Amino acid sequence: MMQESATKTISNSALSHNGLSALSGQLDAGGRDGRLGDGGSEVRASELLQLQQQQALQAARQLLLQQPSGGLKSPKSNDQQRPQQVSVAMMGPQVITPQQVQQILQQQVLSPQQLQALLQQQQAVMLQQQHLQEFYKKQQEQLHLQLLQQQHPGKQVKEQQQQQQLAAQQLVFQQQLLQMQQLQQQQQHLLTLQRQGLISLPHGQAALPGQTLPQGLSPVELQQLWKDVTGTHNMDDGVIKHSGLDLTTTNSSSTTSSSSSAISKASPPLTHHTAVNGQSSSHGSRRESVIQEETGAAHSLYGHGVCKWPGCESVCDDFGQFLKHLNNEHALDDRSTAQCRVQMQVVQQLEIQLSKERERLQAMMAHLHMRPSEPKPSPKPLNLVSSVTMSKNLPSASPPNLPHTPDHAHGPSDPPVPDSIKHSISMCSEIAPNYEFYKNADVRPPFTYATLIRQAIMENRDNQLTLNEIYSWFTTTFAYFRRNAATWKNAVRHNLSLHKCFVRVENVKGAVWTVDELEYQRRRSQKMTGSPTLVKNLPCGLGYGAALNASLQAALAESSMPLLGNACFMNSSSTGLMCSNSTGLFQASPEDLNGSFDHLDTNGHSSPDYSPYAHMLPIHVKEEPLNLDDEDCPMSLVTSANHSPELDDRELEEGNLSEDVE
DNA sequence: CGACAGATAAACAGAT
DNA sequence: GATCTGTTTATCTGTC
Repeated sequence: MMQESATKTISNSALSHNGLSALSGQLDAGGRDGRLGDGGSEVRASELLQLQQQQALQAARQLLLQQPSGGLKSPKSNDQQRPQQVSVAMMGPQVITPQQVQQILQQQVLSPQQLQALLQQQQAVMLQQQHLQEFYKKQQEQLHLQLLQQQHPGKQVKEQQQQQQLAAQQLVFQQQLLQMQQLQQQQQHLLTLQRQGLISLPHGQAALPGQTLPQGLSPVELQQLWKDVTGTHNMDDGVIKHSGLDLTTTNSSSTTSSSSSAISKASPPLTHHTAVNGQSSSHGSRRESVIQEETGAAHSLYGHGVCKWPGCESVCDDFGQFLKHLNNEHALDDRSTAQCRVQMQVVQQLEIQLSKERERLQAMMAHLHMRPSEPKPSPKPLNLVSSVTMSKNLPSASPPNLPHTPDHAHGPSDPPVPDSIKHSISMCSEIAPNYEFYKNADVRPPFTYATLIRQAIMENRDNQLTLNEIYSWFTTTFAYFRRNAATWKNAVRHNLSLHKCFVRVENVKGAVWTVDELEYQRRRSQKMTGSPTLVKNLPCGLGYGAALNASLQAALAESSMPLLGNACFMNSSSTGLMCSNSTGLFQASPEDLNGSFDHLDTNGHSSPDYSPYAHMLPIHVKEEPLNLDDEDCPMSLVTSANHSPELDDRELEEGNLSEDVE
C-alpha cells in the first residue's frame, strides 16, 4: 500500500512539475505540425486548466496536511497519509475524498475579505494567463508560417534569425506561463481552501478580529462568489479577442525565472485528450443532452426568462431562444467545464455541510432533550445523498433526518421508560441521519470493529451471521468498507476471535457467529470501572445538558448504551418501533466510537463509484468484490461466556434493564 | 509513565 | 494449490 502510494505520489509530482513543459512541448509540436486550429488550442487550454486545478488541489491538500489542526494525529499517520492525499490529485481535479472535505471544512483559513482579494487576484491572473496563452499561440502560428516559408531558399538566413528570436520569445513566454501558473496555483489553492471552508463557517466559529463581513456565506453568497469567478471567464472571452498584448502587465510576477531550462525541455506530450475533467469531449453525448433538454418541458437552467447558468443570467425570451443561447454560450468547452466543475464543488460542499449540520442538530437535540417540534429538521435542498437510497436493509420508511424523540419513540401503549433509556433512544435518533452518509460517503464509521460486528449480527433476525455475511454487511452498510478489504476483513476476523463476546457456533453448513450480549456488556462495563459510582449513582436523565461535562456525559451515554442497543436492535428486527430504520447501528456510546470520526482515507482511494460523490466526481476506484451470498445457517447455539464474578452484579443489572426495554 | 483498548499487520493452521 | 476461515502474536497509537 505504501509503495503504491509512493509511486502515485512520484507520478503525480512529476506530472505537476512537468505538466507545463509537457504542454509547452505539445504546443511546440502543434506549431510545427501546423495544428494550431481553434479546436487544438481549445484542447490545450483545457489541459492547462486541468493541470492548474490539479496543482491547486494538490497544494491545498498539502497545505491542509501540514497544518497541525488538520486532524492527523500521529506522525505515522502523517507519513502514511500525506502521500496518499497527494496521490488523490492524480484522479482528477475534483477528487476530494469526504475525509478531505471534512478536513477542509474544518479549516477557516481566510477571511471573506481575504477571499475577495484572492478572487480578484485570481481573476487578474487568469486574465493574464489567457493573454499569455493567446500570445504564445500566435507566436506559434508565426513560427509555423515562417517554417513554411523556409522553403524559399533565398530567405533562409534571415528567417533563421527570426526563428531564433521567436524561439527565445517562446522561452520567455513559457517561463511566464509557468510563473503565472504557479501564482495562480497558490491563489487557487487558497481559494479552494476557502471556498470549501466557507461552507463550514456557520459552525459557530467566532469571526476573526478585523473581519467585517459575515463569515458564514450562504449558498446565495457562494453563488455570487461563483459569479465572480465565472465572470472572469466571461471577461476573458472579450479580452482574448484582442490581438495586442500588453506584456508589461504580465511581467509583474515573472521577475524571477529559475526554471527556464526545465521549461525549454519538451516533455513527452501528455494524453489528456480523452476527457477533460472526466467529461467526454464527444459531441454525441452533448447532442443527447440537448435533445433531452428540448424534450423536457422545464429546464433547470431556465427560469423567469433568464438563463440560470451560474454567472450568466442572460435574458431569453422563450425556451427556444434559451436553448440556442445554451448551446452557443454554454457549449462544452473549457469555460463551461470549469464552471460545471465549480458547481460540482459547491454542491458537494453543500451536501457535506448538510450532513454535518444535520448531525449537529441531532446532537443538539439529544443534548437538550428537545421535543421534535422545536428543532427544525434541515430540509434537503440537495437530493444527492437521499437520492441514493439503497435501503435494502433498512426496513424503515422514516427519513433518516426525521428526528425521533423519546416522547414519540414509543407508542402510547408502551410502558414508561426510565430517563436513561429515553436518553438512549434520543441518541438513537441523534445519529440516524448518518446512515445514508456512511452508506454513501467514504468515511470511516466512528465505531469500533467490535461494535460494528455486534450490530451486524444483531441486525439479523436470527442474531447470527456467517463471516461472509458480516463482510457483506460491512460493505453494504459502509462505503468505507468497500475497499481495503484485506485490512478490515482481517480486523473483523481478529475481533471475532479476540473478543469473547463473539461466539462461534458450528452447524452443518459451517459456522455462524453470534453475540454473547452479556459478555459484550461486561466488556463495556469493564471500561467504566474508572467511575463505577458515577455510572451507577447518577440520576439518569436529570439535566444532562449544559451542566454536564464531556466525561460525565460520556459516562452517562456509556451506561445507557446497552439499553439503547438492545432496544433498537429489537426494533429493527421485530417490533419496528421508533428505531425501526436500523439506526440502532449508530447508537454508539463514546466508548463505541473509535475516535476517528474524521478518520482520513488511508489509502488514497476515494469514494466508490456509486457513492453520491462519485456521481459528481470523476473517481475511479478499484472495487472490492462483494460477496453477497445470504445463505441461511441454522445453528445449534453454544454459549461460552465467561463471567467475571466481580462484575456479575452490574452485568445483571444492565441485563435486566436491557430486558426492560424489550 | 504505564496500563489498556483498539487498529493493523502478519504468520500460521485447518478447512474448503 | 489457492482461497477462506480462524487463531494468535506483535506493534503502534491514543486515552486515561
